Amino acid sequence: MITPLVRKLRHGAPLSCSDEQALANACVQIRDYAAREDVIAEGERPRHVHAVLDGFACRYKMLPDGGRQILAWLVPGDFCDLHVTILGEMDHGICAVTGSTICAIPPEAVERLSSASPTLSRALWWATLVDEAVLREWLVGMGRRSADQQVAHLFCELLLRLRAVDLAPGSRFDMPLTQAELADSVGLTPVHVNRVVQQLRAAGYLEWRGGVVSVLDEPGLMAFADFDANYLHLRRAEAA
Amino acid sequence: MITPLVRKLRHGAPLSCSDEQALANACVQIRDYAAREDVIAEGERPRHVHAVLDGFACRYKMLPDGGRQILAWLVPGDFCDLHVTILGEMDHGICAVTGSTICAIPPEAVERLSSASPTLSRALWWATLVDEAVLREWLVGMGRRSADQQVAHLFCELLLRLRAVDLAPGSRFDMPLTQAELADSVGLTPVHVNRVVQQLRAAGYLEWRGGVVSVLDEPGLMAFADFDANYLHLRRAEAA
DNA sequence: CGCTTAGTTGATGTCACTCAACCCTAGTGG
DNA sequence: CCACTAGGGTTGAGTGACATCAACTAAGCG
Repeated sequence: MITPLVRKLRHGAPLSCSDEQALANACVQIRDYAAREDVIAEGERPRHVHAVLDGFACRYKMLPDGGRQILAWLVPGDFCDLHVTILGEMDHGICAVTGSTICAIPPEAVERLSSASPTLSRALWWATLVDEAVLREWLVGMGRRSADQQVAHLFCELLLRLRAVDLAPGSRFDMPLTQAELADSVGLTPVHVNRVVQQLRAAGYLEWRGGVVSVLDEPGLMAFADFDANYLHLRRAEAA
Repeated sequence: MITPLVRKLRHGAPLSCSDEQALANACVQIRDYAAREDVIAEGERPRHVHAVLDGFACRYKMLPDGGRQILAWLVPGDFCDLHVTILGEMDHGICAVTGSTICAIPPEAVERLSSASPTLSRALWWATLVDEAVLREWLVGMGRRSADQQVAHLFCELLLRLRAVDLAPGSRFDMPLTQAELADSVGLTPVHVNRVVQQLRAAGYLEWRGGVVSVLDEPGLMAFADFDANYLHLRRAEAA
């Protein structure tokens, strides 16, 4: 059940069997969330650390005018709030975008895992540092890339991140997000996202039908988006 | 000399005298950088951890068309690359924007400090998590705020961050950045930044002359920018 | 069958970009 | 002392990318 978590963390450090076992034991509670249900609200001090096992969730902030900015997509294997205990209250919310199953880990357990295994500790910190790197790349996109490049870049990122947890066989992956949700993450309007997606389709880069994206021309899409996978820091860690 | 560092970290955790001493001892090397000199280049694996003691530096990424996106302003007290050892090579560069003095700490020393003092460890991680929170807030700005709000927001942020290290007495602070550099950080053109700044001046929110910013109407500026200081997580940690 | 949600399309508006000129100040060198 | 230069800031006119508003289609579902 927690396989995506393990699959992801293996990119960060070469986990031993006992590491993986310990991690599995720490997931005390696994729960399903409905689409659009909040996992953690802004301002909250969550009792548990959460990780996505299935479905898509997002970090987001609301604006006074009712607008929403999505700050990150959380796909299976991603942690929601690994280090809340250090910062105190959440400065943003986490929302299950689609129906999702999410597991909870007591913060003390995380603490115990980290101090017991240096590799596991390293893997966990690796995950949060990669989150930060992704945030930086998004900032580049919003600041300096055109709308079509930015959307293309996001598709590239999702492809690689999902592939990292074996969820994108043959460059196809489930895409449960609506265009409006996509828009909230790239800072565009749904209407404009729609036009951009049509361009990408017309250029032969990808198909997107019935909740499934097929990337037809991966090198082309990446070149167009100016995508450099380095920021995902995904080279698989070799065994210890 | 390393006082800004200590001042900043005190917001993250209640450092003891010995913590502060240990930190001071770890700063083996202090060096001045010229304006526009790179501290660390993208792709590099730095030998040391760096922290800004004086001047302004920035994280940045270059784009194929020669454009630049600034990802963060590093002011006195900020670390440049605390955890490079975990991620491997830098996925962005660090550049001294003004003449700056920057200290270097061997990664092993950071390791030693962290394992020796839980509070210091906590303070260091607090600093990197705040960096991430700032990044999120910038993303909100680029995605959903108007140009004038976004620039106003940045002034608010600089004010509070500099105040946190006692560098903004009476709501005035040194502003050594050019409008072009500001533009690279908010994703606008220099020309447009200029017009926006003039608006902020005309509205009576601030003055900016001769490299010094004076915030005249702090509550007004913050309201206009939709600024909520929470994301800086700056409540001063009480003594242990 | 009507209702809802997501996607699509067109017409129009506007914010920020581009290009270009000009100003001001500080620094430099004759 | 003054001409010259260079960097940063300021201003204006024209353009374009993306937003806004509004209508329409298609698919799912009671």
